Amino acid sequence: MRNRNYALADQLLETLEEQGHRDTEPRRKVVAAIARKNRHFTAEELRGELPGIGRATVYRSLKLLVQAGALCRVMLADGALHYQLNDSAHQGHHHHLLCVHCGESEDLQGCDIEGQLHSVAAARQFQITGHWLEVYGQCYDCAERPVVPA
Amino acid sequence: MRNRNYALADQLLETLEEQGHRDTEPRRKVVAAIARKNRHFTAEELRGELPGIGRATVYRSLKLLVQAGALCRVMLADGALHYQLNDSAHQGHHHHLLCVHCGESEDLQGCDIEGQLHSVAAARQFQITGHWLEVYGQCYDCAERPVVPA
DNA sequence: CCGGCCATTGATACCGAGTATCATTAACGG
DNA sequence: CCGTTAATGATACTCGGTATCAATGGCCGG
Repeated sequence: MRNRNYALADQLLETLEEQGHRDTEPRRKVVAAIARKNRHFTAEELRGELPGIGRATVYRSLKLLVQAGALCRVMLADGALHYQLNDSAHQGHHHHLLCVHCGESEDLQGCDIEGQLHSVAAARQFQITGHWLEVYGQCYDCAERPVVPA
Repeated sequence: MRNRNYALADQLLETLEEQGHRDTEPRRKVVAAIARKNRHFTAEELRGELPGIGRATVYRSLKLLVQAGALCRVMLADGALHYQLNDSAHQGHHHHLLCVHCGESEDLQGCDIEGQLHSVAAARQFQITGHWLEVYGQCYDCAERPVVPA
């Protein structure tokens, strides 16, 4: 696990370097903290794990990683904005099935929303250029193990 | 137009009263300002039009109206959160086609996203309870009248 | 019509998520 | 090793929103 995290952190740093960004100490620490995450997280949560690193630096790093496609921003059901590591397989446009119980998120790709939207929009002569979709619900585990009334 | 706005404002107030909320002077002013809007707007924009009314009051009123279903929150392509009056016809769950040029928004109802999502999610044993969707693009007018290179 | 209860107000302060500024530091290419 | 230039971090600011709390005023019952 630790190895995987190190590898992931290195991979993220590499991604940034490929975009022409420098390999700095603070950046390494931010990236390492992100690589340790196995769930989506908020900016402040991350910052809390990085005392001694400037607020701006944390936010700047998040921004760069989002731009690079390594992180994506997910909107939770309550409106809170979280960040989530992108599976290296799903770097492109995709959506999430977010479990409101455990916070797990599954990537959704086999869904032709684009196509459906286009046909609906065509009838109104509206040209779609993009969309934003989040799906909320319960994952298999949480549905099987419902909250037991104490 | 003025009549329609007055009527709309009264209707909004009535909606709030039905939910057990009082008919107060500040509330009337907030609601009147909202009724004057023909586009989505931000909380701060609204507040700017209501000098002398407390910040908290404006935000509280917005919240109540959203809860009552009279307003909905729309997320713009740039991530900015706006509020939009709900057509009395579309009070329920619906989505928007948002024109990134002129800011117009059209309601989308004839779209079976729910159904499609359910079938995709079923395969993964994920139980969908809700979703959030915004669609961005160009409305007919803006597509016809593209930005002319000066 | 009046009095009181209690919702509402608005000032203030706080929070989270960012961004702008800017002097200082440090990466890295030559 | 040195200079350019990106990056840092402190500070302050914005925007959207909530918590607190004393003061006000709507409204209902008598």
